[in-house]
Amino acid sequence: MLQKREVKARREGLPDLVDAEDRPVVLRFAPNPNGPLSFGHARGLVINSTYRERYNGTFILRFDDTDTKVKPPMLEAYKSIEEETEWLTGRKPDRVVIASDRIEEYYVHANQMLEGGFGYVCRCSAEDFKVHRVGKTACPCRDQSKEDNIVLWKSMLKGVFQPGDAVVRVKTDMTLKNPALRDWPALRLQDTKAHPHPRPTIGSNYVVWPLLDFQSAVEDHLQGVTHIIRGKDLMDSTRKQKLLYEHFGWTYPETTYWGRVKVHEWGGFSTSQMRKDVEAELYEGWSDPRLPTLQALKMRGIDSKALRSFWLELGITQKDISVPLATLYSHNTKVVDSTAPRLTFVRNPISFSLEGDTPSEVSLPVHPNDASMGMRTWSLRSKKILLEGADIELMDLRLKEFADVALNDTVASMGSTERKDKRPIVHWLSSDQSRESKLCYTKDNEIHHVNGHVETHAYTAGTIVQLERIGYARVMEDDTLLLCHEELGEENV
RNA sequence: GCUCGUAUAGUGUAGUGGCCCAUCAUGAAGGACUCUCAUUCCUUCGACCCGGGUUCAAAUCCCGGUACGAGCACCA
Repeated sequence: MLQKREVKARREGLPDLVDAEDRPVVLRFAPNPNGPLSFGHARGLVINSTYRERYNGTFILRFDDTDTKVKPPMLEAYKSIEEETEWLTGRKPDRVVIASDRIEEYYVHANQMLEGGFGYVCRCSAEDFKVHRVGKTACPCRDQSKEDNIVLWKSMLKGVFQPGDAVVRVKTDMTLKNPALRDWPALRLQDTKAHPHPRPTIGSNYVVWPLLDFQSAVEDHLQGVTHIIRGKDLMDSTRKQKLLYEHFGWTYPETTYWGRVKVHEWGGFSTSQMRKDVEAELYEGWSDPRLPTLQALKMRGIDSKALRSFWLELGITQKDISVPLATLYSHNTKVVDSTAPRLTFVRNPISFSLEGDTPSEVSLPVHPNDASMGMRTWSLRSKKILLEGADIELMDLRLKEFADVALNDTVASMGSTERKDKRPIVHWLSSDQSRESKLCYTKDNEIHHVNGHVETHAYTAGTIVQLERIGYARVMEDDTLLLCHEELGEENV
């Protein structure tokens, strides 16, 4: 009774993997390096690498770079994907596999398939074959002898055929209920003279290339992958691959799927489209804060821990979901707040002269809840202070951590340094201790900025600070600030 | 068209026949604390797609419907 109650308690984290206790667990994440990783890729990285940690297994990063024309790989992406993987998962993958390095291996298996009589070289056009697939009929090539298939295969390798003239198919069953599974294509020809592979060691070396379903299936077996967790758009892929595994007499990995995710603010996004836009210079590179790439999120000050807990919270349901960025931001706030030093930024600053009995300096805590982060000390020698344009309509203010003032024209008369009434508290700057700066933020897919003064500081690029009364921001390479959670209301701009 | 899959509060999510007039988070509203519109804490709001069936008992199993999504590429 008591035990059953425990079973039904809310499950924390991901569900256990099926059949994972008595054998080493091998997982993989296999992106196409046709661009840097984006928000959606993070799911595969987070889920798979989290299971690696739980089962002390092996995590493989595999580059599925077998298409040189439709979604051609991007040379720089190999390196950036490895970096992004390490950033997000906290360590290097246990193994890195590049499909384009393993073409010969795939040829060996293609050859076995033809020798074994469960594959054939099909010379039908795509359109002609479609008729057979829909009509559940065998195409003329299906019944060729093994010998004929081997001869044709060798011709394919020699470059006798043009792309589209020949393809290697896996023999399944043309009467299968699911049309997607009927004699599916395993390898095809690519014109790598016109579309060379971007990796110099590969270039135009091969004309015969495996398709995803074949390459991935063979490679999963060769790498000893035990569990595949991937999007449900690949469900039919699994079914195709299982048919191939049966031919080879292999055991297919345990497979789990997740549904499609959209972000309210972004809608859908594809790497190919982003690549076009970046190359057309619609964006300032792949880390442009408007893009949903991991680089951009990092640039926006989203911590990798926040991204991890975000994806773990969504879990691996097969539901198609749409989440607001606010959810990600709330995770990020939890991660970032306790270590973000407080900093003052005054937007549209208006200068006032302090009058009255002013001290020569004032000290403020770096973090209100963590005294160990120390104090920041501002000189008040010039007696010039800056207040935010939006605040000065209020005549009686309290300068945060300092003193009451009454505003009159360009003069701020000192009042009590003790807090005596409920007058509004505003952030402010001593002009001795500030410099001009810019606060950038994204809104409606545009980058906006507000001019202002920032408290002088020595934080290096990449530091996440909290601008008091504004929000979290990242110190940028050019010394401006970028708002992390993009929620500046109209009235503040 | 064929095939496959999913359906729990605004958004996500837990729940695999009794513990469920349903979990947790987020969101919204209110409040406490606070020399930040931050953080933290408290309160409140709000859901099992519809219709049948099986069963003593259904969010949970079965059937049908509906909605949404995916695959049927010589893309990944």
